[in-house]
Amino acid sequence: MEISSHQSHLLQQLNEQRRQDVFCDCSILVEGKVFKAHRNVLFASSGYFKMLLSQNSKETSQPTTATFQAFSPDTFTVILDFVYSGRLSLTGQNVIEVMSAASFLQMTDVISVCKTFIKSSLDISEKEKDRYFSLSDKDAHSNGTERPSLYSSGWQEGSGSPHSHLNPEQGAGGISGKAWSKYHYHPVSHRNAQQLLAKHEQRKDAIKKTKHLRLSQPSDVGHFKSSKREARTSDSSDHVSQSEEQAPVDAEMDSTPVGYQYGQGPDVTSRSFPDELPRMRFKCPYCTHVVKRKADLKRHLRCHTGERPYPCQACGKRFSRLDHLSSHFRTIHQACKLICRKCKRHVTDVTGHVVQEGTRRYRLCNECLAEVGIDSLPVDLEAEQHLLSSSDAEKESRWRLGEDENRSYVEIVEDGSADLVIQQVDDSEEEEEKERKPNIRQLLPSVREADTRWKDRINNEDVTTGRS
DNA sequence: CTGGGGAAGGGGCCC
DNA sequence: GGGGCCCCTTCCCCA
Repeated sequence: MEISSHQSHLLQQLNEQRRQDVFCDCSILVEGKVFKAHRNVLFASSGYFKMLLSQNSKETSQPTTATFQAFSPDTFTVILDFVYSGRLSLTGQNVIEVMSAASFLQMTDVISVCKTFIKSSLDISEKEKDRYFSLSDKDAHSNGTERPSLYSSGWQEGSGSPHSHLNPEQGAGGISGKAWSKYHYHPVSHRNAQQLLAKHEQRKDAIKKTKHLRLSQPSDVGHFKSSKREARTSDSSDHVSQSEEQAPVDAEMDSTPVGYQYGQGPDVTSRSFPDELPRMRFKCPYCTHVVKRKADLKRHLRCHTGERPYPCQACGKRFSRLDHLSSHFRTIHQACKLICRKCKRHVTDVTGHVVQEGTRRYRLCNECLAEVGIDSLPVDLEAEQHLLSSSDAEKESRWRLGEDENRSYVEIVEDGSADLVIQQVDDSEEEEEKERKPNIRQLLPSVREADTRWKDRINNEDVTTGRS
C-alpha cells in the first residue's frame, strides 16, 4: 500500500529543516551569502554535489562547505528551492542564469525544464510576432524600445503544475503544449532582454573564472564559453540595435534573447532587408549568431545546450561534434602524430614506437625510449592495424569511436541535457579526471601524484642517465 | 611572469 | 543533413 503524500510530506519536512537550519551539514557560499542544506539532499539532486560529496565522503564528521561565484545568490535560491520543493520558479529574466547554474551543478532535469521554457517562449514570441506584424507600422514605430512582441515568458509553477523531479521527457511534455496554458506570461522590455543577455555573458565569464573554488567547474560548463566571434557579433548587433532604434524589426532580431528561427526556417528579417542579408538565414535562439544553413544552426545550438553526443570510447570524454571526437581520438589515443613526444623529432615506425600510458598513446623515438627505460608497454600498432583496413582503421580500432554507444545515447537523450550526468567509469586516466571530477586534483593529492608520476620518472631517468 | 605548444572547440564550407 | 576538413581562437600546461 502506497501513501502518495509521503514523498511530498518528506520533502516538506526536509525543506522545513533547511529553513530552520536543523541537521544541516552543508554550507554553500554564493557571492558572500551562506545557504544551509543537507548533504543527502544535495547529493541526490546534483551531479556536481554528488561528485563533491563523494570525494568528501570519508570526512562525514566534518561539515561540508562549497563556494560559488559562478552564479548569483538569487539564482541559487531558485535552484535550492527547487531541490527542496520540486518547484522551479522560472522567469524570462532568470531562465538563462538558472540554466547556466543548473549546467554547472549538473542538474539535468532543471536544464531540461529551462530549455523547454525557452523553446516554449519561442512559440509565444512567434504568436506575438504575428500579432505584432498584423498591427500597423505606426503602432510599431511609436513604441520605441518597448516592443510588445518582445515577450519572454515568465513562468511560476503552480500547485498543480508539472513536477520537476521527473525525467526530461516528462518535463518537456508536461510543460509544452496544453500544459503551457497553465503558466502566465509577462512582457519583457527590450532593455530587459538585453540585460538578460548581458547578464548571461557576465555569468559565462564568471563561470570561466571559478577555479578558485574548492571545486573547479565541471567541464560541461564549457559549453557556455563564448567565442570572440560570437562576442563580436553580439557587440555589432548591439550597436545596430542602438543606432538603428527606429528599425523595429532589425532591433527586435538583435535584442531578442530567444529568436524566432529555432528550426522554423528563414529569418523574417531577410524579408525586410533583402539586400543586406542572404535569403536564407537561421538565427540562434540563444544568441545573436546567424548561420546560413539549418544544419549549422543545429550544430551551433550544441554549444548552448551543452549536448555532447559523441563519447570517446577510450577515455569517456564527450564531444559536441564528431570531427572533434575524431581529431581527439587520432591525436590522443592513436598517436597519429609522427613526432617524438620527448625530443619532438620526426619519427617513423622504424625510428620510434608508440607508447601507451593509460588510454593515451604517443610516440617516442628509439633513443628517448631507451633513455626513459620505459616500463610502459610499447604498443604494437602495426599488429593492431594489420587487422584493419587502412580507411577504417580508426573506427575499427581497439577503441572504437563510439558508434554504438553514441547511437544509444542519442536515443536516450533526445534533449541532450543528460550529457551532464557523471558517468561511472573506472578508467582513471587523467583527462577523464579533468572532465568528470574537476576538483579531484585538489581533493585527492594521490591523483596529482599519479598525474606527475610519469613525468617524475622521466626526469629521474634523465638524471640517472646523465642527460638533461 | 611569460611565451610557446598542445588540445579543445567553434565557424565556414565542401562533398 | 551528415561527415569531414580547414582555419581560427581560447585555454591550459610547462619550461
